Amino acid sequence: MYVELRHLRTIRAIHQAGGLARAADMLNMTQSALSHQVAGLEDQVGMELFVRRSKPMTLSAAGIRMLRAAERILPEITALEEEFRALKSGKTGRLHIAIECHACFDWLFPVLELFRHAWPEVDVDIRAGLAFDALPALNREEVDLVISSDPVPLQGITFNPLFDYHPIFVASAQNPLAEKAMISAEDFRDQTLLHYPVPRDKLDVFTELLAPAKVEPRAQRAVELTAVILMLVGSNRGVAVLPDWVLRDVKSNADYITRPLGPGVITKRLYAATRTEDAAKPYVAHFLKLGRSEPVKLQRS
Amino acid sequence: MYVELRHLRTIRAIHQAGGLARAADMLNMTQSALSHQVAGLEDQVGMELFVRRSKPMTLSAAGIRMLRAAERILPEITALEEEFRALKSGKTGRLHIAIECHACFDWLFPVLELFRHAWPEVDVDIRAGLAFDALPALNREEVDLVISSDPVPLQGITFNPLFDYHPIFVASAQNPLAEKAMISAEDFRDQTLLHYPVPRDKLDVFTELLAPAKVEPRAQRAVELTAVILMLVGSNRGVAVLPDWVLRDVKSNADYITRPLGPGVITKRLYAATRTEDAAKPYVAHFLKLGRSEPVKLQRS
DNA sequence: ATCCAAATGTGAAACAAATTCATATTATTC
DNA sequence: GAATAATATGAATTTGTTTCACATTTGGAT
Repeated sequence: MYVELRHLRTIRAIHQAGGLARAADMLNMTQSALSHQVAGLEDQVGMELFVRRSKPMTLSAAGIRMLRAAERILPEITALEEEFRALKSGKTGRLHIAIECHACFDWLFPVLELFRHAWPEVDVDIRAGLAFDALPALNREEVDLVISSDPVPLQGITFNPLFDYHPIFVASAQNPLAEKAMISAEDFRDQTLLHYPVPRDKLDVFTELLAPAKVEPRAQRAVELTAVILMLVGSNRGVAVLPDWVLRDVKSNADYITRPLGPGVITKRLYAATRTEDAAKPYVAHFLKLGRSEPVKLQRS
Repeated sequence: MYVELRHLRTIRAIHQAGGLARAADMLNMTQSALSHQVAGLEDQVGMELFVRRSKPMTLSAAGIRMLRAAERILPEITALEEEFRALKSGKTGRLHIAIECHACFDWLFPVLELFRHAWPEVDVDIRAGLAFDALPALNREEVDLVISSDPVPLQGITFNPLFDYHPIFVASAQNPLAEKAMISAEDFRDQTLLHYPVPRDKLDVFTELLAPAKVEPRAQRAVELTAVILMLVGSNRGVAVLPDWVLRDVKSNADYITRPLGPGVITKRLYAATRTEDAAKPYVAHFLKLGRSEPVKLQRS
């Protein structure tokens, strides 16, 4: 047996129209076509769906059962079509975000909070799991946006700049380095460096400072959460380098000192990588706009 | 946009099979056919449902939405098909019963109670509304079985005999007619006759006794419920003629007397009229069997 | 009854759509 | 960078729908 939606629409139309001829009008086809179709369906089902002893024809017991099914199923199809109309018009969509940068939670949450209210129909999610190779996932459309600080020229991927930040040194006020106005690579030799549990080439301290100077810190420790890193720094169990926006609270705290890295000023830029086609979508564009303006406000406050 | 079930099945199959080629196998068609179909669907929907940058192809965000819809809708179709398989095998069906005879509630309820347990999948109902022309409704398939005591030869309708009964006279023990061993038409001349609110030709007293004898009772009163008729009879506000099975409780009650009608013994037969094709259906056959045996047990008890 | 009008059914032809075949193109893997 | 696996494409074919023209059936009116 092979029921098709066409059949359900027919059953419903004949019931509503109260007859085959009117139903044919309703469905924009000839009465004959409908007659053939009904005959075909009844043949498939192996039983009569309509009573022909009366004219106009009416549903039989079996036909009424199929009508019930049609009345359950057809609205779902309508809903599906509605959903796709919305998808196409750009009012709805998906924005699954992967972050390569741990500290980004800090500004991403407030941004998403704003976004969520503006685009309630867009399915938002943060995927922390695939922090490593997020860009391929972007290509496979497993994810729609990747927050990253090192753009790679890649076919079909656009790196939309968000904002600049400075990696800042943070240590306990008890730490001898508190004496220095600026921290250089050499200063790390006898420090314990706290950092996020990601490969070195994703950590600003290494890529921007230690690797070029070929300096190794005395010890390292990988810590998952920003709050825990700050706690450990506070009790002088290590030092860290974090983006400036993370340290806004700490700057006014006497337990901590923050210092620029040197000799040169290190400036990094954060990007939101998207598929090139997606960047034009209204909700993606809006997210990018929020991602450019909101974190800057946070940095200042 | 015109989504068809075929499309939903395809989306689901490609997802399950993890690729177009395997899905084609699963659906018993060539890989090429599926490729064309997907292309057609994407054209209809106006957006890409799959990611081709990776091989095997996988669902895009929009494709995942359609998959969700498919997973809602396709089971409903399966359920519909399952329901019709059951309908065809005769395990399920509809048995809407019309009764021309008011007093039939008395034995019909116990019978339906038994039936309901034996055929839980059959949709049972009693339609009291169209007591008048129930036979045309049978033909129009508005109803599937009519309980009637006068068979009419009718195209496509079979009258299946159920059981015989005798219309019995019932009156108050206070009524003068209590003296008589048998009641004849003449005895009604100075009585108030209580009967159901239906046309005369559906009432045994008239068709079998009073009409042939051209006798009119002194007064008549139409009463809906059997229990009310018996109450009125008990308080000697009238007399009635009811089928024997209704009077089984009253026979042992000193307030009432029951008497045969005369001069000849009046025997009537109850029938269950069905569409000829339906009589062979297993559940209808079972109902008829119950309708032949159970009321007889009731009459005896 | 008998006829009329309305409603539905039927068969052949026209039309539209889906499927296949053969082959090209495009990813992925080693 | 072959070799392989997966998908795409175009023309031909097959399958399924729709139309047209007319037959049949039913319900109601005379």
